[in-house]
Amino acid sequence: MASQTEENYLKALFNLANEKDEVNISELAAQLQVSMPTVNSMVKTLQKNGWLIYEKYKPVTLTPTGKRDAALVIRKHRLTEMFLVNKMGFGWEEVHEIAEQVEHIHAPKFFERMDEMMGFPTIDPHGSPIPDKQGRIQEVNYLSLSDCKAGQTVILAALTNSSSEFLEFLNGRNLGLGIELTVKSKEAYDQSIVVSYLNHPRETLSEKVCEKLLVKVVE
Amino acid sequence: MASQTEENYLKALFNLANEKDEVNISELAAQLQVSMPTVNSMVKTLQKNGWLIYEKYKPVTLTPTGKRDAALVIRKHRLTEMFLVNKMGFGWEEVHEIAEQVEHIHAPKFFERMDEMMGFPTIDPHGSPIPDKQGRIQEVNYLSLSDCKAGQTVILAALTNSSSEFLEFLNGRNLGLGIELTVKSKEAYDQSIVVSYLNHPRETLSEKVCEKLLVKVVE
DNA sequence: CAATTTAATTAGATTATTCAAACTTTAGGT
DNA sequence: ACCTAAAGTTTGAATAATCTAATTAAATTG
Repeated sequence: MASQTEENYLKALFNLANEKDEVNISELAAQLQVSMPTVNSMVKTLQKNGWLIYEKYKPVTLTPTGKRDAALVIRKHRLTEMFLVNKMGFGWEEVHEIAEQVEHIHAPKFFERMDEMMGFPTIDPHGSPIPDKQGRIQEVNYLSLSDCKAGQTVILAALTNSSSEFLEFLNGRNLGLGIELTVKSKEAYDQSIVVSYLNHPRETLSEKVCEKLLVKVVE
Repeated sequence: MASQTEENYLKALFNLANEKDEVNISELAAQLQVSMPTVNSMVKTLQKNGWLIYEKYKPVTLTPTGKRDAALVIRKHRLTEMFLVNKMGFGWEEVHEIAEQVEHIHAPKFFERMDEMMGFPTIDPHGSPIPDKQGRIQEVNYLSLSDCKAGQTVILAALTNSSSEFLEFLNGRNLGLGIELTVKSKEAYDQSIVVSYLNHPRETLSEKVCEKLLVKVVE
């Protein structure tokens, strides 16, 4: 069974492995805020336990077992975040810290019960998918708001970044998942977008913000 | 801030320190299932951090800070057990294991919220008192069922032991906290007691069981 | 009180996780 | 092809938590 540290490495690996499936030692070190030698030695341990493939001077790759176990940690994290928001009344900006700790609890019944109480949710409070009990993750392809054109109407479905500062920014403008936004105009100069929603007839969002907002186009 | 290991030592110390307030190294080792040398070295660390008083070859004593911090860990444990039973539908026999892990989470808001959701309970699912936010514990003096006399009517208020085997035993006889029991007779030979309650007109409880049942005499 | 049993301590190691410093490889340029 | 800069590795060490074996102090008991 994975230690807390190992679970954190698996999670980081999973989150860093996009397209190419490969992760550099330095990327991992940066993500986990530890030195490269630390990662180097831990990576050897993770390989010994069958979670990843590693060759000297090469980036590392998770094995199928590694991917599954990583997804199961992410499952615990996201179920916890959803539980904290839906069943315990926390704001979406304050759940990450708590979930970072709760995700390391080894008690399947605990998470099963959360899942059941919430009616088996498929996304967490930030719109990220919750892997299933087998560690399978159903990927959904959203569009970034920064790729939308004037006139389009979209629904805010997920965020690519959920730092509490960003969440506070959204809270301050009453922006939450599920909200319908209409793109009023897009500024060619700085790529900022003016949207209208609820009782906000004109809100300007910078490119930096728009990039992080994932939306679904309304038919 | 206490590590998980340190929190476990504090908790064990608190639970072992009755009457005399003193705890032997060997008792601690037995309780925590580690060797005496391990306890010996950890005790030095705990002293260095101000949680206890230690002198070579003497039993150890918690400092006021140690007592408070121990009580705060026990608070997290008991609030969690109560939450699991009352808000998540677990049986009282299955919550200890989970609470042993959840108690180490460092997130005051998480436990405050549990507390609030349950209406600030003062006892856990086994009748043990929940220390307050300052680590103060209000002790209640119950009577053991083994000290009751024939004819007395009492209410089952708490348990001195909550091993899952014992809890299963009680479940099997529909015995739970709050149940009113009438002592029908007491066998002088083996100290066993015959009680009646709910739809159980005659249930014989051994001395071993009676000792662990704490009751309140009905006026 | 001396002998023995029990409790506690010290010494020396081990495993997990981490680091800084020094060294080596790989990857880009020129 | 050669040279540097970046990335990665090795070495050696530190800390936390644990152990076994050996030793010593304290308690018990005839």
